[in-house]
Amino acid sequence: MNADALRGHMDALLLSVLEREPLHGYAIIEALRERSGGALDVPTGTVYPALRRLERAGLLAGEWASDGGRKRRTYRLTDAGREALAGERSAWRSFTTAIGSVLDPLR
Amino acid sequence: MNADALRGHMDALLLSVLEREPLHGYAIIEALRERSGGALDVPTGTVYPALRRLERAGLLAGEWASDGGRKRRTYRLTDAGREALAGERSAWRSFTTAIGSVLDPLR
DNA sequence: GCCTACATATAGACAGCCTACATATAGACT
DNA sequence: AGTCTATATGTAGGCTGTCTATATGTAGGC
Repeated sequence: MNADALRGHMDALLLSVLEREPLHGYAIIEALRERSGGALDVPTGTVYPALRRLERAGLLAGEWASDGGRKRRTYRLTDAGREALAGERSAWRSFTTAIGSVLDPLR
Repeated sequence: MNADALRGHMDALLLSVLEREPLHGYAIIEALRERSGGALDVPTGTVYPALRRLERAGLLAGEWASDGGRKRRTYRLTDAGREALAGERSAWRSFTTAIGSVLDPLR
């Protein structure tokens, strides 16, 4: 998976994977890998800053938790995040339609 | 259309629009707009450098022509460009499948 | 003369994804 | 006890390809 291709779609992926249940960063990376059948293997250096960015934007809310000695920061969708996700889904459909119409023109 | 979303897909768009016939930059921009039903309106500051980049990479061949006093640089796909287009199409399918499987689960 | 469409091009800003590194705990195996 | 792997978070700095803004010039309509 080319790195640049992911650009601008990371937010949608993160919001989407958090739609059903709150997860911490490491679990999000695994969820993305599983849901995509191994196609998406997003590095930590991408995910953690992105989560912070989405939290700053008010789309996610993060909270520290402890599992034994391990510290985890668990993120959940805010109401604004849920709205943003709907927008991202809509944008994704427009995007694929537009690119698809150029790449696979109707003969 | 968000600017970042296009990242990494510009090459595929340009190669694809040049698949049937050689075109010059301005005509490429119009072709993208038409084929996408108006969704893609790519600025000149994106297209011209991108065409040069693809030419440098050997995927396109450019040639100056004149229509009256107007100068045009017409680009055509090279053999390498045609191969690259096939790869871009394949990558596009993988990409949409991967993202789609995360964004629209249960299906 | 002025405006719009046609046509190409560059400089510089910006954003966000990446690599590489840094830190730390838990459990399995040797 | 030491090592390895998996778990878990995070930052610094680099890269690269988009964009905005600007520059230049022709052609044709009003």
